[in-house]
Amino acid sequence: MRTLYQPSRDELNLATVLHALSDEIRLDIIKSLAEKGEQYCNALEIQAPKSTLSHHYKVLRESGVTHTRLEGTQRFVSLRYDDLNARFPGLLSAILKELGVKQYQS
Amino acid sequence: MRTLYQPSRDELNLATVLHALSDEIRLDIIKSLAEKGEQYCNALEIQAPKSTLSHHYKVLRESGVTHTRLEGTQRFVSLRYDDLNARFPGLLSAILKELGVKQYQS
DNA sequence: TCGTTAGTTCGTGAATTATCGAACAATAGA
DNA sequence: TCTATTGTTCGATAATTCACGAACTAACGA
Repeated sequence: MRTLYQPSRDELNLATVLHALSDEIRLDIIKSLAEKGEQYCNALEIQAPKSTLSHHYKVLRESGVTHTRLEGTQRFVSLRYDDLNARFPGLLSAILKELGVKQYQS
Repeated sequence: MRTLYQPSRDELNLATVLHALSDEIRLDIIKSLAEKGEQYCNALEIQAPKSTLSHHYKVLRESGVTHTRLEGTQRFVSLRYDDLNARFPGLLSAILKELGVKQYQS
């Protein structure tokens, strides 16, 4: 894929974001990203086939929960913490707290 | 139905709750409940066939987002504000804010 | 007891989502 | 240029979810 669709801050939709976050695997990804900061996909060590992971990364990216940056053969993924916090104040913090994330790593 | 399944506070699961909240119709219901307080189903005036609404009420109830109380032929539905706030502090407030709810009505 | 009201359940079809192997594309390095 | 690495896309299947008419259940009031 050449261009990655990523919605702007204004385009973030609550139902879409909540849906993206309503899956255990995707919550695992979010937790890792919050704890480790920006990572390339493989570094997250989520236990699942890569095509399955790719699907979940896509759902997260297209909902606007994560940002993906291309660098070489890798895709660096990060939480759109500021955008989410601006658009839905308190939402992400509440979720990270439940996931047991002590300190958000930018 | 004789007994309504409603999870206890401890049983609330983040992914399940987020999924229940990731639908526009159900967000409408939540908004109405937050603004008007406990209501019987019909009073919410959500535009959809009753069997469809019944489905959405069930999803909300079984996820633990709402509580249902039987009284005569009516089912009074309310937001489990305290339980949600205890289990996932800040989550519901963030969502109600995005829905444009000024003042939560208990 | 007979309507009426309120809401569930059933059954079915449509739509969406999830899973994952296999083939593919792009880049980096030897 | 060959190869290894990273991750996407395709395609097929399974599972879940949604939608909604029709039939049903329970309680209330006349």
